[in-house]
Amino acid sequence: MDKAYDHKKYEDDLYNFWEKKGYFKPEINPDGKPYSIVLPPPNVTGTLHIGHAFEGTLQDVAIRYHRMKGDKTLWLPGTDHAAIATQARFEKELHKKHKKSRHDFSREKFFGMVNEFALSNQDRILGQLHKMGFSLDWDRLAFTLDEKRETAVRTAFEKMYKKGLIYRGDRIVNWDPKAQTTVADDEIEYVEQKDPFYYFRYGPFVIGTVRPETKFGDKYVVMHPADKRYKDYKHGQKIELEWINGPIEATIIKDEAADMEKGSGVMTITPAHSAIDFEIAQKHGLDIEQVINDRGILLSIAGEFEGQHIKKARALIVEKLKKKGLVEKIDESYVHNVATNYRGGGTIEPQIKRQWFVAVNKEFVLENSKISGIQSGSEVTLKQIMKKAVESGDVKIEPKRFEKIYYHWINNLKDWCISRQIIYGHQVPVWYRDDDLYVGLNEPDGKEWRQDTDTLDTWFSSGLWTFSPLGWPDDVEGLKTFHPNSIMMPGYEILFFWVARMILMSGFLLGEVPFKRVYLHGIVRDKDGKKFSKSLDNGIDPLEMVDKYGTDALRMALIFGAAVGNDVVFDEQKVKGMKHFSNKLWNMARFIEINRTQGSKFKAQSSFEELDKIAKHNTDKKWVKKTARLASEITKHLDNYKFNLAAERIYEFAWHEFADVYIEDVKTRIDKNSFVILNSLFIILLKLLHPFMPFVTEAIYQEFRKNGIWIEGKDSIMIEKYPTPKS
RNA sequence: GGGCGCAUAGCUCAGUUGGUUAGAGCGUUACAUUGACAUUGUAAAGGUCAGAGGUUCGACUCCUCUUGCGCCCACCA
Repeated sequence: MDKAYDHKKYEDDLYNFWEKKGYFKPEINPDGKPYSIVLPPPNVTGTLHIGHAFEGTLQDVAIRYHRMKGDKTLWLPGTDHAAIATQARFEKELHKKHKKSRHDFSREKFFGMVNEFALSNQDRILGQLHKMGFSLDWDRLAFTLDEKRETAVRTAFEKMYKKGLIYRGDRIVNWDPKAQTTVADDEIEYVEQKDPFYYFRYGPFVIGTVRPETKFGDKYVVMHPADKRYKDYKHGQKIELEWINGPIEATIIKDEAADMEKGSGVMTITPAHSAIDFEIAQKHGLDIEQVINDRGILLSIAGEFEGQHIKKARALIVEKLKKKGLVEKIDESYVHNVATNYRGGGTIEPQIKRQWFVAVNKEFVLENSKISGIQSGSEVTLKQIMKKAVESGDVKIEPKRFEKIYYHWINNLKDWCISRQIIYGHQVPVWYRDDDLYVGLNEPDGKEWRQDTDTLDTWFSSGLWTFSPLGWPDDVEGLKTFHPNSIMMPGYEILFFWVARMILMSGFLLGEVPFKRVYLHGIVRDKDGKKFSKSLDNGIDPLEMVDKYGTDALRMALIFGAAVGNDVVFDEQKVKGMKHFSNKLWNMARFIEINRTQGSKFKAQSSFEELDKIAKHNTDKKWVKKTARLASEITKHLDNYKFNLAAERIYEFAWHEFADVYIEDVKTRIDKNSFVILNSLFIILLKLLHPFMPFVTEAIYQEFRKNGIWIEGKDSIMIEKYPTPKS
């Protein structure tokens, strides 16, 4: 063996060896208890950052542990098409390199181009997953937008439509004029912004606004029914007043939605461009008039301002109102939150649009339910399914505090807008011909059917992710074995987007939960506690760390000190320290190799009981017991998903107990018997460590085999049996 | 406005049912060593476990309040 451990010499070869042997496949433990995880699919166009490395490592530790326990273990790889994000990135490049936009191409052509772009990026991601040593079953690689997933998506859509859970409606939605698409409520990010706040005279009232450009359509003035200041005004009363483009007739509306504490307690409403105003308008059956179009241009209702962009028009409108003496005052230091698209950053302009929705509060009959507390054939809503799945304990969320957050979210959930006006994604499987509408898997027979041009929210296909890669709806065998998944390990920031949607989809389509457990991990931050992001340019390429210190060192450093659900601070020093640990293990192995003449050829024992019998020295016996105790501690931690505690304990033991004390002790008195014990215990230690540090443990294992130190046993440590105190 | 979390050694953090001198990594200091170890080993310094009160025989751990950070949700006419 070389003097020091050189990770570059081993890692790639060992990974290829494992893969070729088929050791990542569940079939190596055909009779084991099923254990399954699906990889949260990374965005195809991105690169793996340190957070992915962390997330993947947690899963690989669980997977390798269960595989060694003898479970029929499946870890399913895949990537996500990330509709909006991918198309936006492509369009940016298209514009930069070729000065072209999506409108220069046919739909088919454009889709093909984006897809090609996406898939060309995919290789890089997959290469990174290999480098991290992740034991994924590559033969099952899936993509959220491949043919099989398309079938799954269309099947899901059709089933929901037939149950009346998917409907089309004209509703106020979050419109991103920049990306020209709808954005879901939870895809909105509020950004603090300072804007002038205007107080205008509106007849006898004073109203406040930051958005004068929306005010053309305001012909209703709303006040609280209990507001004494306005007790002389009656609901439905009409008043004449002078407004931007001349005299108008306004109607008084009394509604609790008006806050008496705020400003004058009176507001006008713009139903077409505000969600709350829209609700008020619907409640009272008021007229709804569009003022601003898709692109942020004022419509004819704006009179002389028609055709202007809202950004430019604002100042001009205020100027005109000033001249008319309708401006009461302007507060220049008003700070408020502006809704923006979290992917792309466009400012949201609420609009009324015809969109597809998933009804979360509509009752339907769930024929086949395996969810505790929901009877087959009973009437439920999707919301109830999502709630019950967690309440019943069928899905356990860890850390537990996130369950509260989950319930709170569910309780406030509104119908889910699933249609997007972009091209890249799953096209809505609905076809129209005159007044006919057809929903199904394929275009219906006959001529002149036109498919809906919208695509589905990327989370619609992600919601199917626990079972669509297993072959649903065509192949049920895989489902039987591996669904529900044993555990899901996403970051906590994705709880609503994804975890909740998977519970919804699985509950409705399969009548069961998607997974038994959710382990929410934290965000990896840099030394200053900042999130890694492209804009801050503080990103760390995992491959750089791997190259410098080795995959094992990176994996170990990420897990060390990372308690469930807590954020992790990434520190390169920690990785360096773990590289030293790899080297320490290597040198422990070298010590054994150098002393092998003492033991010549022998079969190392993996049974603690057997070792206890063989051991002659009391000190050796003591270390057999200590190691057995360690094994029971480690397995306990792993079973409870306390990976950090397991990693910390094993590190401490290997270095500061086994090496510093035991090896130092045995060094002076080594004989044939002690050698056998020492070597056997060391190999047990390697097995305990393997899920965390797969490469160095395997490298040593292979060196031992090659040098005749370890005669029997399997040809890879990764399929050896995980040490348990009883065996 | 509603909710949640965090506060432990210079830095980054562990500490799961309340029980003897509170731990690790990195960093700092001293000494040793070419040894299986691009070092490693031995040892040291460093903490009224944010503050105040309470429960208890006993609190870093449970309860209440205060302070300082961070996050989520809602909403801003």
